Amino acid sequence: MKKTKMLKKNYEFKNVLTKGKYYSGDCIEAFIQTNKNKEINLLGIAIGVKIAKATKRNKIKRLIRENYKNCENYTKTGNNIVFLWKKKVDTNQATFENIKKDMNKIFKKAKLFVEEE
RNA sequence: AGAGUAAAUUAAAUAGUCGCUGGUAAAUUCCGAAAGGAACUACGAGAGGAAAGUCCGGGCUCCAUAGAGCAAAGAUGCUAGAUAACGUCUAGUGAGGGUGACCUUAAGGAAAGUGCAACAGAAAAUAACCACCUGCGUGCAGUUUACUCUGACGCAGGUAAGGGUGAAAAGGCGAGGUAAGAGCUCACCGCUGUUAUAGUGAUAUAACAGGUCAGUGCAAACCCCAUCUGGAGCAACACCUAACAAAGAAGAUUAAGCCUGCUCGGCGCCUUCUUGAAUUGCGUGGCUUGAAGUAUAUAGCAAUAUAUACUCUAGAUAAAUGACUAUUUUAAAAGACAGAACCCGGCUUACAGAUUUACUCUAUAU
RNA sequence: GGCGAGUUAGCCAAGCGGUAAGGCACGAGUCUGCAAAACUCUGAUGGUGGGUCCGACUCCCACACUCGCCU
Repeated sequence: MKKTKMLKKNYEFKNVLTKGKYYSGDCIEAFIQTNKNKEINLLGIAIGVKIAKATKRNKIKRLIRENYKNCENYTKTGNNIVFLWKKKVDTNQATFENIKKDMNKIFKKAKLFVEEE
């Protein structure tokens, strides 16, 4: 397994959030932008301070990252992806299965799944 | 059985599969001149009682190796002890609350000085406005045998009993006493002081004395007294690397500067100050062995201290602990508060469920 | 992570141990044929909870929220 590389700098996040395309599920939102390096996907997770306290924010991050690992082998490369949590949704709904459904929705809309025969 | 008080513990466990962080070890592959770096494999490790708030105190780093005195600013404030230190803790004292177990308590000084006490009220602090009483006076009023009596007014004196207030009214209440009154005198209660006894001490108990007990309250108003405090903080600080633009002023032994002011003392000498410009990096160190933890013994009421033995127990940087399956515990459901960021000792705040120990009250039975 | 400042009516905002000034806006009334302007009136748990005090927006403590700074 390769490491999943992360977005780190503030300006990178701003680029993706302003110029990327917007997709939404029930709990999760995503911004996706094409990247110059075609072999790598860069992942970023940003959850606002006002949504919940630190433990819940950490748990949501972990769940999103775990789901992304499961999907990573079937996705196309060469994109920057930033996931956000919707403000109006309660943090108690952040379970593994809810996030799995949303991530499948988003990747189908964005047509990021590799078409397998 | 019900209701309650105090203290302490725990914060689900086990196995398997996939995945993450850093550590150790050997071999292989790739990059590189080398040092080394990356990938892969194995081993063992990997969030809390509050990690939180940042409210106090220390270590550590820089400012001089952080020194002396005065001032300013700030903190604490019953007693004794513990501690590296503390505004913390332990054991007591006083005051207040509770039937009780027990709980709460920033609790020095108002006789060093200044200030404040709105409204109401006679008066809010050197008491005396109304009032009560006595004496004298009046070409005053009424009255009488009579300056005889009463009243009014004026002057001189005595007193603090009474006066719809107010948070607070000049020790309380009763008796005697008096022209009227008053701790003026007395009994009881309170208050103050001295002595004795007990205690390391705060203080307690008892006896005696005190009526100038007529300087009321507020110090969480300024303040006084006692004790204490140099400043900034790991984004400190040191190093590597990238980028940029300089201009003005001052000083060089009559000495700039050294992070509150002044004085002394010290360091130190070609730089210092102001404005402007630049401010890059999956950078490196600081970064975890420490007033450390566990167990036992001894001293102490306790906080805690000492000795011996054993152990090494997170160090990330968009930030590591997750997901799935099975079993057990439970009546049922893995659920509360919550995520280390240099490290310790405390305080405060949030918190579902469960367990243990000691004790109190009420009711019933023996 | 560390350091610091603040919270008063819908908005802006003063003051201070003793009945919380004022302006804009909202509402009601006067005026007008109807409006505007003008005039009059109305509205406050002082972020929340405790303590000191006779009395707290003010003084002290704790908590909540908002904002700023660090090379």
